[in-house]
Amino acid sequence: MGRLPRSFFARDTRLVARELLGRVLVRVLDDGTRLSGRIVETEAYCPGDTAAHAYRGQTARNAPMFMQPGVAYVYFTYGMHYCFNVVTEQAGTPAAVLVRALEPLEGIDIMRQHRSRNGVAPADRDLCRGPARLCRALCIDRAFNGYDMLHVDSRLFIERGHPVPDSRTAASPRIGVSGDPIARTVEWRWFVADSPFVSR
DNA sequence: CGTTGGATTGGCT
DNA sequence: GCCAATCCAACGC
Repeated sequence: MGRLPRSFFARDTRLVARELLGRVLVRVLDDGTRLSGRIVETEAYCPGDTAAHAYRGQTARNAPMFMQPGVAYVYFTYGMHYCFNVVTEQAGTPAAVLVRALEPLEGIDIMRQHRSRNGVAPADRDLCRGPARLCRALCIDRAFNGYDMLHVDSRLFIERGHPVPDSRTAASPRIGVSGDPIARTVEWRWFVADSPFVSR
């Protein structure tokens, strides 16, 4: 199935976050193995948003958020976790969508290996349930920070999948956002209402 | 240059 | 429900 074009990401971040539901995030390993999952939960981090990493201007860490749409922004947090975003809007406008959960589709055996602790794999519904969990399952780390997902030979990209109708979509405040009451309460998290693969 | 706390998770009470 | 794990960029002095 074809990939979403760069123009898809070059739009309002909230619209992109909402329309990413049902799309398929694909990671191609060095040996050609495809790992993929249906996007079931996203969050928008917009220009001027006090919860966004770029709120106080450009820094070494958030620089990818200022790059062209379709670039990956992968940040390291809590000393051990990676989180994956796709950059949105025009280059120079800092914005991105955090992908928070996937319904595993391809390469589930490999994902179980990546997510195993002491030789024990979590239940399939937990493999990609959470932003750091999906990064571990798909082997997404700092090597993909600032990576153009629309490059011809890209090993990380998003396919069209099947858009989710409004009737099966729900919104809520974002998870783990503290500080500014506006940023904490605005409903910029979207998820597939009846999916067991959604976090929290 | 020292301090702080984070777009989280897993394990334990 | 609570808290430690474990790095490091950002910010304040």
